[in-house]
Amino acid sequence: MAGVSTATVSRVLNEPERVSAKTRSRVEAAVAHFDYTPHFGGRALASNRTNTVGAVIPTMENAIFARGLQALQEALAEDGVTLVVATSNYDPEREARQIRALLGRGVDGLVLIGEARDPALYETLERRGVPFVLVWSWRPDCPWPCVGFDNRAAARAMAQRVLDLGHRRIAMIAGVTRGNDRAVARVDGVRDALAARGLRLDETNLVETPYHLDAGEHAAQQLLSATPRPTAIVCGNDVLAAGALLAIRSLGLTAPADVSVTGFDDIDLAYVLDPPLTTVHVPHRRMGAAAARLLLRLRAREDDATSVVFETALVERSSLAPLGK
Amino acid sequence: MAGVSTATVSRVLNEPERVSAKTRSRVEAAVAHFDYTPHFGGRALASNRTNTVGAVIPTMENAIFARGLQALQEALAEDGVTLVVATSNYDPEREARQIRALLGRGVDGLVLIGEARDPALYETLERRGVPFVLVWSWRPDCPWPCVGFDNRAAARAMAQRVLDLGHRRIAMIAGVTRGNDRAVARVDGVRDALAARGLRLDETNLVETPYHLDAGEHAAQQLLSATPRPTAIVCGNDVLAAGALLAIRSLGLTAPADVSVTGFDDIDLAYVLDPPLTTVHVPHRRMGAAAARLLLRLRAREDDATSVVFETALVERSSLAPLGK
DNA sequence: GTCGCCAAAGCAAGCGCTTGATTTTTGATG
DNA sequence: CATCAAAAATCAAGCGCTTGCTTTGGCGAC
Repeated sequence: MAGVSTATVSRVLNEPERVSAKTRSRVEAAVAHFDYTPHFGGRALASNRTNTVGAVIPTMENAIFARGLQALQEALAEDGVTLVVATSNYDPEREARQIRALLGRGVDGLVLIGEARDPALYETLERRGVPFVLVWSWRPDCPWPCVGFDNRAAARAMAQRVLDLGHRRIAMIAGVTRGNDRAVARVDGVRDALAARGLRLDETNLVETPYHLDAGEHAAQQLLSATPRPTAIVCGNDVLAAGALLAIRSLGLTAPADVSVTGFDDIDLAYVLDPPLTTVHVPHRRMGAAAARLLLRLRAREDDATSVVFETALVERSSLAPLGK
Repeated sequence: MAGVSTATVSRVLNEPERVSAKTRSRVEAAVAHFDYTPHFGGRALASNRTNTVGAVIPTMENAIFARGLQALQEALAEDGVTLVVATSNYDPEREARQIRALLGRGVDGLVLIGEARDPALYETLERRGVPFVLVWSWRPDCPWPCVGFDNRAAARAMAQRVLDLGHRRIAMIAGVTRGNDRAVARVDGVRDALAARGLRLDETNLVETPYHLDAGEHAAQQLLSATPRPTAIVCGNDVLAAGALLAIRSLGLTAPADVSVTGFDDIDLAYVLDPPLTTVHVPHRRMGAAAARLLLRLRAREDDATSVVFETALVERSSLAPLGK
């Protein structure tokens, strides 16, 4: 319609600077006039790129992933890259299937949560040359590009603080550790701190449970039925902590007077609870954005593409109080 | 590698029943052996289908959309359809851009939130023959296929209940109404109920604000600074209500003794707040799943594809109390 | 006025798959 | 054992775009 070849149209769309201003504007006018949109399949086939990256997260129902994804998506969109999201529901097998499904859709980049997964999957990824970045986890010497924070150190610091306030009967509600290195690291961190004082976590004061409100509530009920009762409950995330608060309330107890509670993540929820949660602040949005930048670099085969680690901060609100106060 | 033509391989992958068992298993073995994955672009080009549907939601950070999407995605996945999500951040222009971007990606179906949008967009959709469904909204005689509930009636019922409990000085914190028919409907519903008692909402007792915690807090502070103070604050959603509770607490007041508060949506948050929120329960997950089913029907050009409306329920917890109690 | 050069446009060969038309194979039947 | 219809497999023509190479044409230098 613009009186030029398809090759020229293609160039107007992809490398406008290679086309003279006159032709370009003619083509652009025609594009606008006919509301032309390039066929996605045709593009993908000819160029062997989809400008799509995939992400597999455990669930969208956890605010931390929702926020992270939002930021990830916004940062990718700036480079014209679309994000496709799949969920694993914390199931490693399902995660593997979702990853393969995304590869089948021709994503040219992948964002994955955490590091724990079948080595065969990593091999597949490398073999296909699909760049990927791991988010939310970070540890010294992680062999893959990752954007995260040291879950273990953060949990250790939290437990340390609980100990410093005089607590000795400390219990923990952890997330399910299978296939979840963050949950594992958080337990390990708490163990580190306790061990330094000669304390330990065993089946009487550690329960592992899905990251749900009611699961947290049940777990807390169980822990609080022990005699003597723990004086502090350290939780694997804020949602579990909210559940614990519910349990405390329903048992006629008060936090933090009777039992202190701590969370992890610092989502909005932590702030509106009563008492507001003492928790570990994690910069979810910034991590999402950083993951996007790293992945784009990797995709462009830039050589300064290296892992980034974020700092976390202990934010003290009132759900944690000194023992006996 | 299996000694057959590509046509046969294609059939094994797409219509296995048309291939003899012997050949089929030979092909499947080769596929497994070489870890073959069909090229997405090639498929999309030749078949002119992508098995992808798009959704444009305001934000993933609101739990209602997160839950709805999760259900939507799971239901689509059962039919081998992938979901691509984009966000508009409650901005109509941005929503339009995102819709066009998704069309450009060749989605063969679209899920949109609410009904309020430029007619030109609906035209584009119809012209391209891309099936779509509107979620979260429903009203009698909506011309498009939708899966939702009657926001106005639900809000009316809530306000009715507040009135029945004796409240007369009622204020409302609404979401931003521009381009958001749900927010509009909720305000209208409250207005309906008030009008029946000769009351009205004006600039002194209605504030419109983004759906954020701190926005809700500020709005409540403003409303509570009026003399005489409202005795009940009806909120456009649970997050705003949580903010209102925060404001009440920070002013040294108590809910519901001094001020009653109501929410809308019934997300987990409503239940963990203190006092727990009286709110409108909306079946977000079921809506998401229903939207998926409707869209799949539309896509298959089945004729029984019709809108579905859900019932909401007023769930009474303790943030709303009779006046003077 | 001619030549040569370079930027701009066009040519044409695929990219990997699907699918209607066509050929080959199979197996039941007389 | 020949015949023939049905079933199974193949053939081959695209789907709409990108891109390396070629052609065209405009312009300055001689």
